[in-house]
Amino acid sequence: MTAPVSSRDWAEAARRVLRGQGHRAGAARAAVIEVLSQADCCLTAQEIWDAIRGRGEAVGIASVYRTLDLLQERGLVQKIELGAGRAHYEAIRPEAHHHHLVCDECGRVDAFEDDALETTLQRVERESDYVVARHDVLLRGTCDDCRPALSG
Amino acid sequence: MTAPVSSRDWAEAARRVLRGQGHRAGAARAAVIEVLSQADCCLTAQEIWDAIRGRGEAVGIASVYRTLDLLQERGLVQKIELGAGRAHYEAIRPEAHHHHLVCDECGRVDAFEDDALETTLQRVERESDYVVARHDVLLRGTCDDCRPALSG
DNA sequence: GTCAGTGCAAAGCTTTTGCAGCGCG
DNA sequence: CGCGCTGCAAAAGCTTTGCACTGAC
Repeated sequence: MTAPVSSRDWAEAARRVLRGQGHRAGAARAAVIEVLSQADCCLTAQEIWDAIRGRGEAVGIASVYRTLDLLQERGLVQKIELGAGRAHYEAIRPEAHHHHLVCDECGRVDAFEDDALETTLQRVERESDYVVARHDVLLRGTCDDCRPALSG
Repeated sequence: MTAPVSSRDWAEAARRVLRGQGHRAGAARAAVIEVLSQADCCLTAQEIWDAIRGRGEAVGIASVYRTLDLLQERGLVQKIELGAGRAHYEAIRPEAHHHHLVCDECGRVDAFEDDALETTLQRVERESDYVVARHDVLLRGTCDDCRPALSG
């Protein structure tokens, strides 16, 4: 539940980038940035919207999507498709690059990071015919909470 | 465009598995299996539907989705979310395990395989708290067709 | 004062579901 | 000849878009 040290930094960087490109800071946009900066892991648009309303503010879901699009275009936010029919979004913090584990049973999502994996991916990307801008690794299976329920 | 040698094998295996579980072989189901078995890489439900109609048959899109669900539950087909708002599906052939490169510019999808990457992933999966059933690696960027257009 | 940002509601898409009829085994 | 499979059409989400109004700068 505790946000990483860089939470504030990301929010400020995001605001700086947008302002630097002539964008104004409306209430909806500010709220989305705030929620994303404090999130541990990826959130759906719906979850972001709920979090904003939980803070006592009322914004339109459309503005949440518009802000997410804007942040994604600027490379500040990553859109992740976990396969449940709705996209997840999370702040991009290069110093906290990670990937995701998804539980097929309960939908739980956990993050993991692995330096050797990154190194291997970098080589694969270099050897490909693409100029690779980013990558996602998704591991799907059963989390430790759901495993006992299945076997017993 | 040429289907791999194992094309026929996969289709037959799929039919055998379904029949073995008491499923019947209707026209729609047979057509989906046929198209998937001949596909080089992942296809959307829409593309599968178009391919079937291109073969002169007329099936309902709902049956395409129902067949894909069924095959996925049986571990015969993998559903892949490439982030374009619609899912892609492809036959699972263990001997041809691979991952995907997606071009942000034109949407082109290419496959790649890398043994070292698989080895690394297996270790990461083992070290995780999940029982990992499968994994997806998605590299996003610009393909070699689109790169020249961007720089020049 | 301007015009980007916002909220609401309607539209758009993919995917799912209900249901009556067909046809495989 | 029963019940699973199918097609059609409607429904269900998630996401996007149109439009008039608000408010940031």
